[in-house]
Amino acid sequence: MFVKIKQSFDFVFFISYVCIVGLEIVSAVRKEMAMEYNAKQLQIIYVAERLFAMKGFAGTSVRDIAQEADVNVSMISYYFGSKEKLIEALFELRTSESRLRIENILLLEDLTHIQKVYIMIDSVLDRLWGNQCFHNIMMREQLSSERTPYISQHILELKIKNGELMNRLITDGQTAGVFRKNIDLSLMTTTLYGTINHAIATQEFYRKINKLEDLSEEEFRTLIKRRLSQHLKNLFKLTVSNEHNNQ
Amino acid sequence: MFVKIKQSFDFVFFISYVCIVGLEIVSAVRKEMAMEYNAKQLQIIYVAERLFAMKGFAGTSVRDIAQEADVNVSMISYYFGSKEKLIEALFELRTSESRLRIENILLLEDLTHIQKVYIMIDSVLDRLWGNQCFHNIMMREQLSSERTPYISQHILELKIKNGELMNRLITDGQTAGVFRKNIDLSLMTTTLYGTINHAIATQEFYRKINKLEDLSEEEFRTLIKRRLSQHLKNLFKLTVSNEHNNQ
DNA sequence: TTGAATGAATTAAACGTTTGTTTGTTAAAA
DNA sequence: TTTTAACAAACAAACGTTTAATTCATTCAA
Repeated sequence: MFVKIKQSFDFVFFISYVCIVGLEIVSAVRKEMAMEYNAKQLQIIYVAERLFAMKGFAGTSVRDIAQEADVNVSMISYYFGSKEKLIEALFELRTSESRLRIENILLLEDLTHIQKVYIMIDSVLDRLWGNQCFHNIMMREQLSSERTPYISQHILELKIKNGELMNRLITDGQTAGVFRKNIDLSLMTTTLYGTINHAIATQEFYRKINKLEDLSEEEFRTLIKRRLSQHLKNLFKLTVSNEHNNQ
Repeated sequence: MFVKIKQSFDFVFFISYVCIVGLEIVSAVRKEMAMEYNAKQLQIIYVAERLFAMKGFAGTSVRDIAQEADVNVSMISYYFGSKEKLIEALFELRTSESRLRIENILLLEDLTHIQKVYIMIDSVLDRLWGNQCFHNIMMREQLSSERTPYISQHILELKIKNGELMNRLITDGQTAGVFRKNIDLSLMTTTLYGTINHAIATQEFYRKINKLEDLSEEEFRTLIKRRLSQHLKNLFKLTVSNEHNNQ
């Protein structure tokens, strides 16, 4: 069983790196891959994700997970081998989901360069905002220096992948003459991800300070997401656009 | 011993909230407070800070701390009462250090509004960059929802305090007519802290991607700090300044 | 349609460590 | 003498993991 899962993932990995594949293949692979986990396994993974995000990896015991997922403690070792392998499975699942979603933006036509950047911003925002638990875990793991080489590798992959897209979008605009030349791409990426991550981490504070407590959870989420989107687009437009001069 | 420390902190707290005090009083209080901890206690606190930043609170055992600090395990309970109280002592120490540093910026004269904002940016940058370990821990604790009400309280205080300063700086510029009216202050703060925090968390990646591996640790730190400062000042200038119109 | 056989799923209990903390004791300082 | 600092040892609880037994579902010959 385990061997099969690993093989399947290496297969996905291989495809995503060697060639560009159409979306139909992507979703097919994803579906096939997700099918490797039965309902109980996915239940364990999702519960673990929520608890890891809340209390950290070391702060969450396998008994906590088992209790919340309503399974016996030994099932975690039985299904995943170990607690460490469980979080690795979580990373495999989540990163493979978004591994290829990025490519599409570059293929879009009939859009200005700044519009493509806007779409990228919303894409990143949707992804982080829709997977808050997982990205909490990712942030934590980024802070833990070199604890888990396996997971660090996944994070590094994602960063490079996202960085490449950003790079393409900006340099395209630069060669077209509508974007400024001297842009620190890395720092723009840092601002994009840093702002969203920090907004997620401090959203309750934002809610309190802006007196939005009477909004429902859903209303608040859409409100802050819209404001964040506008804020980031504004930041990027002002920074990369060639219209205004900024030393 | 503990009671005395607590009293001292409540005293600091009281002063900082009720009235504005001169710098001489501040440093005097800080010195008195720091003196409450002997060399061995401080050694434990600093080692704990480094390890908590590296491996997280739950991921660090008291034996790890004791070994690195070269003291007996039982000394931690002896001096601080518990592991939980140890991290609380760390938060008391670090937050009280920077609790009153903020006020000074508002008192500065002969500076334009944007210059004051620049000084604030550098001030925040210096503080976060100079206490990376501590702010790693703070970021982690921000992610842990409601685990430690005592520490959450400290973080909340800092956020409010910093938010108030930012608020004052911007509204001063707005009434003077040099800053735009419709600024989402919270999101600007989010971008400021988010960018710096994310830059700290991913600095090794920045180093690798920008091919700066041959720089020494010190050279790299000053370089990225200077770039960050410039980047953030640029962001703020473009965003708050009234010169350019941005919908 | 039966019924033993096979293998996977599930369980309670136990495993050996590691955890944070306490104890009792000794050495030094006040 | 009394207090404080430091230590090794021991403590119970919690940890991740394994074991062994049991239930469940599926298969396949009778």
